[in-house]
Amino acid sequence: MTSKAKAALYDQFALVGKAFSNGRRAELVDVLAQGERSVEGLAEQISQSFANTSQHLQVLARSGLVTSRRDGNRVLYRLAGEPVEALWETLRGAAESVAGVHRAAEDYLGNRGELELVSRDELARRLDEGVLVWDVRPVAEFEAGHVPGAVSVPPGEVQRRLDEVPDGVEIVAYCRGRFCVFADEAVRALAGRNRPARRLEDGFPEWRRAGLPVAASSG
Amino acid sequence: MTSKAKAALYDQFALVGKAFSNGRRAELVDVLAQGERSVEGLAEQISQSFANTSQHLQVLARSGLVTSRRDGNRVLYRLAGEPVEALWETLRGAAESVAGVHRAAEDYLGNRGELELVSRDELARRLDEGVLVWDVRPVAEFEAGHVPGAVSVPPGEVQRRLDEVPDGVEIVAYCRGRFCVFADEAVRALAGRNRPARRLEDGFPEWRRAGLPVAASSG
DNA sequence: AGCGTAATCAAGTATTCACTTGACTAGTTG
DNA sequence: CAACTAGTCAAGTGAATACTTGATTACGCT
Repeated sequence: MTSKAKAALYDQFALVGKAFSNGRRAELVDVLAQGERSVEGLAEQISQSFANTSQHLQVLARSGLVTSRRDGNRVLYRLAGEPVEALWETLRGAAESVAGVHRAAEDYLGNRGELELVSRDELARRLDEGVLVWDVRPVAEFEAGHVPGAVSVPPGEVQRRLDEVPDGVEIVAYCRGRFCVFADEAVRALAGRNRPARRLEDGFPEWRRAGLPVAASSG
Repeated sequence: MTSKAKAALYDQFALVGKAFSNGRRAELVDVLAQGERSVEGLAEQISQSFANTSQHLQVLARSGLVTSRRDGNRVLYRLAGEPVEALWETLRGAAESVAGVHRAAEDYLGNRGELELVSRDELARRLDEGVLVWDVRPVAEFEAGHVPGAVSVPPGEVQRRLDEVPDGVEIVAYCRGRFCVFADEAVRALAGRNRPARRLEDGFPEWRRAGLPVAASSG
């Protein structure tokens, strides 16, 4: 009996692991770490069908990692709490020490050697000192919460908005997290026009989790 | 192209999740968190066949969570590093906030309401003040590392050794971690004989990870 | 060399998983 | 009420998983 109960306990732990055992579900968690989203928005972000996305979300819900609520016509999903955010952060951290992640990250992100980083603390100190902060995430994520004073520059609009940056102002770009390309692309594009641009270490969820100030602009 | 590379990156993260997606592998990680072990020892601990255990270990190795080395005739496995220990700890923590774990834990561990805990700090302070520390794990795990001054009382021997405890000495028991039954059983058995017994919060890996002193006695 | 032990490999099977397609349900709007 | 939108459910298919059994390999001992 005891040995069965022991196995059952570890099976419960494994249920949490299972939730992260699929790449699409990992993507979902990463997007949900930015804030609450509808099924439709999530499906688009992870380039999957509606039905498939819904099913993945239900797997996550069954394992207790996400919760959902109805808002009129749509169903909004969100991460279940702080421990889940912490787990996702730790998991990515552990994955970094694994060979395959380095290769996959390099293929996706390119060489980041020349990208300069700004620490959260430095950015927090300089927020009201005329630094220009670009939030390079989809609008929905910006609206769910962002660094105070940041302007929303969705990934597709970076090129179009390079010229609106006044001379002599430093730009700090951020997006979803350490493995998010959008901020890299923005910094490279700005650097190509000789703008002093750096990238925030990690991304918005880490900023929020660090207890730093957050602004919201949803409707 | 980029979208494929993105999927590939998240697939790499999922590979780490996949390693934890099976109850037997979770058990293996939990045992390995105590220290290096042979395949044989691990197979026995998780009550699985030799071949199956070996295969699970190779899954863990492929995902980078464990490494192995040959020692003469046997192959010894160990966790790949600090980030992996941190991940396992965080995963269990997150799992605690999930409904199923509570039920499974209760079925396995019973009602822990009356079990008193000792914090790591308190035990560390009192180590040389005549407190008796019982390490209630299999001998192999004790030998791989234990709290200084602790005596090894393997799970099966608890009953036999209840009487060797001198009167008026407080006993602190510990085993693998928060979800390990052995220490609970020892404390209950000691309490049944009116010995002042408490349980260390969590277990040995958490003690080691907290940077507290560790003794080893292997040969 | 020959034997024993520790571990891995290979092949087979029942189960689970990821994704698709098409039907269905819950709310909202005209 | 019908028409529409957002989401879920159900069934099916090919691929991956977990475990078994029976070789096969690697090392140590005599």
